[in-house]
Amino acid sequence: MVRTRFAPSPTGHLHIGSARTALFNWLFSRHHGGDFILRIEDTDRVRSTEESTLAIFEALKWLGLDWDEEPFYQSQRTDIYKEYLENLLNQGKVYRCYCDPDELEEKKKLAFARKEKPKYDGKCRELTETYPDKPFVIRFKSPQSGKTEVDDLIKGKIIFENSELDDLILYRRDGTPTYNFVVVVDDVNMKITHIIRGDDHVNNTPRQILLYQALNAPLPEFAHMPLTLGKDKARLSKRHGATSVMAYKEMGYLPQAMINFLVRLGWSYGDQEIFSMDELVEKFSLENVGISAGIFNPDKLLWLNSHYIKEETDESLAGLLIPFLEKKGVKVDDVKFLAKIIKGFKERSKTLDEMADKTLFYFKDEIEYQPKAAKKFLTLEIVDVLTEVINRFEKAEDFSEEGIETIFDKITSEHNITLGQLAQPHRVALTGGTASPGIYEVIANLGKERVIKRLKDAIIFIENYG
RNA sequence: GGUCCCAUCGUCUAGUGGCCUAGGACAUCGGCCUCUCACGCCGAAAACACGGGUUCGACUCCCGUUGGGAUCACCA
Repeated sequence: MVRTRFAPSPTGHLHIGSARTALFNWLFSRHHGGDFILRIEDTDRVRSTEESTLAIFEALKWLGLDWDEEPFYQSQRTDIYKEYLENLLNQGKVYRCYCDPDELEEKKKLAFARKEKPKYDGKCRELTETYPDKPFVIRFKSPQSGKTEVDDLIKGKIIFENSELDDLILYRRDGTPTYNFVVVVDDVNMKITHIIRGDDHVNNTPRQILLYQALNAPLPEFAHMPLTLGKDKARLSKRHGATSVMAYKEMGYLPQAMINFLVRLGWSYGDQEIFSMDELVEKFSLENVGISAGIFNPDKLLWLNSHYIKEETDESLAGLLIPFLEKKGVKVDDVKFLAKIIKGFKERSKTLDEMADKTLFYFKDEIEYQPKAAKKFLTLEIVDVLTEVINRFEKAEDFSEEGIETIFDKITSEHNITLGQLAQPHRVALTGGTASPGIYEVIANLGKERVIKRLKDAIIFIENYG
């Protein structure tokens, strides 16, 4: 039974890179019909917040990554860690270290200055006496010779010299356990079979393997995925723009687009670009994960988003669009109408936010003309035509797109003008600008009453300013 | 600096020794379509970091150089 886990520390929003790690774990588990466990690594009590925990849940749900069992919280598992520590204590595999942290810090700096690797010197390693009144940390008695091999599912075999590793601290002087210890204990205790995580953990892996061995626990499989970098090839961070998954939701991205983008960053399946979630579960494998780091490419995400917007139904898009419209001051009370007008914007919008902006003219009482557009198309010469259109519209019984087209056809031939010459002034009068969905569609959706009012408003505008 | 990892178009990538005159996608640039803007379609430009080997034959294997990244906490 495959069991993977996603173990974020709740110190902020869900980062794009973390989401990708979660996705790969989730896909691997689901592909193998296994479990996907969520573990909140909140041992850093000052930086961890419940708000962040909730934000992480929300982001995972938005992405469609569901987890099995209740989430685990490391802060509630101190007894378990103690138990495992006892085990090590009894075996004599750990020891108390009374070294002064400031002194250690000094030594480290010195080592760096001498261009040597800063390593704990093992001063307390063979200490036999104990000092009950002195503060201490608990260190792992790491083997000083030999090699530790990591058989990485993505990177292949990586060999470390044990002499490179120092005696890492398992418990701090305040009596709380450290990361490398709790991770191993939890992964053992939760029977995690595959540890899929970021590249930045490879150097932790030999120490963790040594801990597994000390605990006499079976070793899981390791798979280290390449990191996501920013445009300047540095680790993706805020300076590269939004890094929070939910920020993308707020900018009008669809979760399918995010998933599809994230998975293709490092994973491929021949030349295929578009994958549904079901397809991913079916096709995902670690063998097809690349080994080199990838750069976050916002343009590709945007393209994927426009693709999924086109795939979405008008009705569901309408539902998704409402919050974006409300943010812009539009109260939507007719969702049917919204779904109807959306048709014209699906192929014109790359995000929901952009779509909301474009639909705005439908909801306005007064149209504000873009100065350039008004100057070019709302001119004195067009007033006669506009007036005639109003007359025809008033008498029109068929106000469907076809009916409107018939009227426009008549006018263009009678006045010997092109459709462009007729449509553009209408577009400006009706929408305020020169770009919109098809003019018949806009007129039909707006309805006779609003169209006539806007055309009349335009004539008044021309007479005053034209 | 030590250790570890990585290296195909600007970017994501296909490529697992001959199928490569290196394929696809995004972005870019042209054209077509057209009531505008888009969409769509067609086309162009664009890469195997470098140097040695191994081999009848290297993008593919090995070594080195260069470049990039990660990590070296009583953070996770």
